[in-house]
Amino acid sequence: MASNSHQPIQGMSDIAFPDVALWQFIEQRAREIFARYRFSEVRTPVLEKLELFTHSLGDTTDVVTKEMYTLEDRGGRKFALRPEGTAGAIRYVASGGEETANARIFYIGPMFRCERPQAGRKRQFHQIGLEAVGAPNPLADAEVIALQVHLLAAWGLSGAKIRLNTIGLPEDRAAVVKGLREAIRPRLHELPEEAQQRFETNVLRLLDSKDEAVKKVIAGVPPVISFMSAESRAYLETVIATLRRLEIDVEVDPSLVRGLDYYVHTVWEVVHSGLGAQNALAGGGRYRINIGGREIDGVGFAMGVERVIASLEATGITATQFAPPPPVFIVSLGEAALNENLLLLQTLRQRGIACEMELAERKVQAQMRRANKCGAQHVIIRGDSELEKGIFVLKNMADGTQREVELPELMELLTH
RNA sequence: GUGGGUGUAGCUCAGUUGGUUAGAGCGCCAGAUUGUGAUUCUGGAUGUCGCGGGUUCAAAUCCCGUCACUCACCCCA
Repeated sequence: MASNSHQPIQGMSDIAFPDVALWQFIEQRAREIFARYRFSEVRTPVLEKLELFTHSLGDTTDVVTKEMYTLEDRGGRKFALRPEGTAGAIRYVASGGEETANARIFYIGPMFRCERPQAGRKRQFHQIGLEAVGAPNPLADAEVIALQVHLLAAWGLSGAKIRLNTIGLPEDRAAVVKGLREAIRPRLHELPEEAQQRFETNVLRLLDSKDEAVKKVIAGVPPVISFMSAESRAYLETVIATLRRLEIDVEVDPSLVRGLDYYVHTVWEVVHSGLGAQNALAGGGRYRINIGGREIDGVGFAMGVERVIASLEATGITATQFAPPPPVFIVSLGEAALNENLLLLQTLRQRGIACEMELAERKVQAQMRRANKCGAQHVIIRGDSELEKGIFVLKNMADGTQREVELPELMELLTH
């Protein structure tokens, strides 16, 4: 591989044929489902003020402190390439673009995080996300999860699982942290040094640790909900009961935590076994974001398109299955026919038929090879002799048969 | 940011303890077939061996650096 100058920068990639067909399918299905659930699209800028993210995601979170691409303009104003979509979408809602009481919006687009790339992680990655704005209501959480399950099915993805938990109300946080510390403290010496530090700085993070020693200790710790208020517990119960009524299968996982500060109550993620270490293809949750002194509540999710694709591919679905339909190819022989065929080409395209032709005078053999390569099902052969007779030779590439037809019949055959 | 693996033709990859003209398959181009693809046969072209430096009579091969890809940690979609 001659690797250098004409490659995109690290962790970013060109998405082109044939892969792009799968991307288009995924986006198109998402738009269909979102429309059915009455969400409308918002396209916010990729660049936002830096404070938008530091304030909403939390200025001590990893995403904000070490993963954002930031820049300054000539006036010294600080901006960041969006690392996620919720902050921008909610900024839009707060700007008055939507009624904040019940805005329902979705977005599709690139996000940027300057991390070391690995399986399922790019520096420019793509998310399909959705936000249902409105006061906390467990039925809204369930509705959004139901939509997400519907979308997974519309993509034809099998084997995805939903893990769900609550992180409770902000008022519960102190009690949860205290409760966890008390439960873990007797076995603190069993934890590796790094985990012991985290015990002080962010106990919640210990819950989803991959370290075996930590897992062992965590297994003996009461679930986080046991430290929460009755209100938080009831909220989770209603979400679970509603999902059950909707026949949506979720696994309640007390160890699930989220890394962004804006989450309140319900959090969940969609995992798939075909993914490797980064096994979540989507993350979701209820949040409360303060923008310009205004508190906005909502529930939403973001799905990583690259990870959705990896999951689909793990189940045997490939991009070639979504390739565009086969074109018609026009073969010319002689200058006069070439010029006439150019008109035919344009006519066919205006009638809605995808077709292409060789624009230079080349041997029939070479043109046929090209026709075969582009996947043409039908080839129209028109040389100077057909031109004189006013006919077209229509060849079926699958069985090799061909027949002479006049224009009306040609159109008839190709439009069906 | 930390650690492991990998960079040889358009693609997938061989290349033996350093040894002279660096290979294969697929693809590509051409001919067999002077107006017919795919199949078959025959022939052909293509490499700064990722990049830079070093050791050596001699480096794709050994050493150092660097860049990229990849996997994992961290964290997340």
